[in-house]
Amino acid sequence: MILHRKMIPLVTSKHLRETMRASQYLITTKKDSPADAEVISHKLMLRAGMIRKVASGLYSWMPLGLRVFRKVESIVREEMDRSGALEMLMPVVQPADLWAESGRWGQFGPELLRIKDRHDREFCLGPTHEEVITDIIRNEISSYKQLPANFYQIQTKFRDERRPRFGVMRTREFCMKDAYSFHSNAASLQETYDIMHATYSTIFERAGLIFRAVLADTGSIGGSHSHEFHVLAESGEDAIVFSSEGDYAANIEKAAALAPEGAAPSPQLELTEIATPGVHTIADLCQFLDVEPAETLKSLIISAEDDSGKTQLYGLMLRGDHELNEVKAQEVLGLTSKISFATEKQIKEALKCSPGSIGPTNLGLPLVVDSSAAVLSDFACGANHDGYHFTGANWQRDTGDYMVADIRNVVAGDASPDGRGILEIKRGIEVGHIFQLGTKYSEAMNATVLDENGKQQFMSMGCYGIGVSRIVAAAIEQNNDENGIIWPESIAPFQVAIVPINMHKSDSVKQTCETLYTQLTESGYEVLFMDEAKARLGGMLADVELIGIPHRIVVGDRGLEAGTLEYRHRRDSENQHIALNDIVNFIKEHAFKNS
RNA sequence: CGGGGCGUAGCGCAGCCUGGUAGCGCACUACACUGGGGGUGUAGUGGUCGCAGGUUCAAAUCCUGCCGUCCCGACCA
Repeated sequence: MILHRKMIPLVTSKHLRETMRASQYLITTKKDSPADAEVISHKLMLRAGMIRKVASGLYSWMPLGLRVFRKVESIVREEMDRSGALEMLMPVVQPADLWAESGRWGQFGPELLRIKDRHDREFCLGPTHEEVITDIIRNEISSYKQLPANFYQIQTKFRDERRPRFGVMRTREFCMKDAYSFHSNAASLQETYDIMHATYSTIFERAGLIFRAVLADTGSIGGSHSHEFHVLAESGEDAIVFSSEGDYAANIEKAAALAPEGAAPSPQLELTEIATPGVHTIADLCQFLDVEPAETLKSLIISAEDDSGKTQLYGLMLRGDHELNEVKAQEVLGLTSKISFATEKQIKEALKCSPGSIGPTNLGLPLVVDSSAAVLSDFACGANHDGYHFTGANWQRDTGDYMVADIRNVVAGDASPDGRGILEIKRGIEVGHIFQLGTKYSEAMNATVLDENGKQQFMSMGCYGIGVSRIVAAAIEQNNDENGIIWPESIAPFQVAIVPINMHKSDSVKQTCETLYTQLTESGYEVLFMDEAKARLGGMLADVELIGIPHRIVVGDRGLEAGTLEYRHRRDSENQHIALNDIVNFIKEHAFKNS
């Protein structure tokens, strides 16, 4: 790009680009969506010309898309400011030393993009900013009197995702609002946490999203108490769980499965080994024995590093119809490192049999039994002997010592942990996450203040994230039809579109449009004027609908002869005829004004 | 990282099996007609067929390796 070296002598308004005229804008809509787009928001964002891919997980925001992005950003900024948080801006590139201090340089894994500068010093691209902010605050704040304090930024993050997907929904480079609060006591942290909870709710409401706050696992960020904010959508990557009667809502990672009441019935059958050639899965076994999955036992072998860094295998036992919850299992086993399924090779070496024939009898590994599986009796399971299974297996009589715990994912229909109704499962897109970190980072990085008694104490911390770019995609997932996007008014790139018919032939159409454009613009609306002289009606309407502009005014000679214009909301299927003199007031009554 | 698919014009695709001329639709340019829901016609622009080797007189096509990319599984705003 060449910068103009000469001063431009005089710029009159006539020469300024009128950026809301289609003829001066860049509208790059497409009929076909690129073959690699899978979810609706990705397809529509590409078709509407909002974003363009640069590489996997890296997107450019085109002028149209950026307008929406900025709207979301403004809502987030306004509400954060209103909450009392202070905006600042930290660097994307962060020194390795800080990450070494918190211990995360080693923990974070390949998601952290590590780079070296010309002096061979190590840095990373910031995936989050706990280290940087804690470093700043430990130097800047030294008294409890300066607390609580909450700082935020809206900034580009980089996470080298193993699998970027769904367009702007899961990218490697993305925009996040991240906030970090500091406190001298737990009550103060809880107070700010509650304020952030309320602030987030306001933000997502203002953005026109249907969302739910749910209990969440804290993951690699660490900390204790945590909520996620999910936009409800079929394409969501997370399963979220609701109580049918009460307020309980949680991510499935976190949702507790209540232990069944009572103990396992006494054994009735003898333990019998039977040949089960070709039976490897629960489905195979059920068909072979003609039993239900809930009468069988699913045996999983997982592999994890213990505290000394040694790889250890564990046997996890679930009812045949249940699925392992890895977060719970990791917690139950008291492991700090992530667990993974043992490979076929590991299993064969340790157990001398294949994954399809494992069972709890004489397994020789630490055993955790899910509480639903622990009340089974006379069940079918693998015999730890290739090609054989047991029937009539029973706990204690046929197994060694084991631990009983909740290690499964809840399923729809389970009793709600709050005792009110049953659980339902829906899909959600995580757009926000708030955590109470406690003193995890302040202890690691020695961030202290003096308290009332002049004693040093570690600050408590909270952190609060919102995926700004992800909100744009989530809004589309929730608001679209076969013709394209239907923007919530508060984040629409333009509120109103003016579509002329045969403007190049009709002075009255042209004049009416120009006047209307000026009036609406001066009234504070963002108006997209489809002013290209020879554009065809069909194409313009298709574009306006694809782009998702909420209010559309069509101006044609036919209407003008009767003194009317045609108005249609993006969600309507019929036109309304509005008198020419009333149209500005009509828009004022019906359209959202951005400023 | 494991499993699978795909790389041919800006986008969507055909051609590959059976080696020999690179093709279609959309978009784009020009002109004409048309003009109330992606119109019609004529004439055009645009591709080292992902990259590198190999086989062959000859490779988009066959072989090998690499790269990119997407989807499905384990992570996260």
